[in-house]
Amino acid sequence: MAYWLIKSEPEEFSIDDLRACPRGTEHWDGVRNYQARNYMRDEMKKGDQIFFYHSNCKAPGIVGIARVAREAYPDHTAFDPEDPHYDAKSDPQKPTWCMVDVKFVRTLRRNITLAELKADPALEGLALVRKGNRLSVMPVSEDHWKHILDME
DNA sequence: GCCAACGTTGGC
DNA sequence: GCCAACGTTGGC
Repeated sequence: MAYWLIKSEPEEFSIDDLRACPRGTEHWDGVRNYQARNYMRDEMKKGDQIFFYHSNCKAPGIVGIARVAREAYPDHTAFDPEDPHYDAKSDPQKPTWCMVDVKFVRTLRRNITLAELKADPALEGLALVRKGNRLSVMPVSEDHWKHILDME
């Protein structure tokens, strides 16, 4: 089993929004970064666990846990000119972008903030705290996963 | 709102 | 294939 972290702006789609979805499940569309796509397409497996991270907000941090409910399939929002993530270059016959389904597992008892994650020497190397990191989908090692749960 | 860091685009 | 310009991300 692999572990992941996905970012979302709570103003756009929060952990509570995910919980409120039917069966707590939603497709993770709109990823338009190749490295993030490759993680989803090539490595995310059903059942993998995911930290749900709130970005671009007052207290950025890890707020919940989800898991992969469906492995990668084409992101249809790339074909919709009305969609903010429309990509004219993505051919429906050979889609550029994909998405997975994620399912709500639980909220953390508290927000484990980015400031805390950065301050903890045990989390050195965690992709999230690397300088200039802008990936919206990234792997988390098992050691880091367990350590973060201990912090909770 | 500012701006550093980064990815993408496109001219050459 | 280089690299400057530009757009986006996201913390602060």
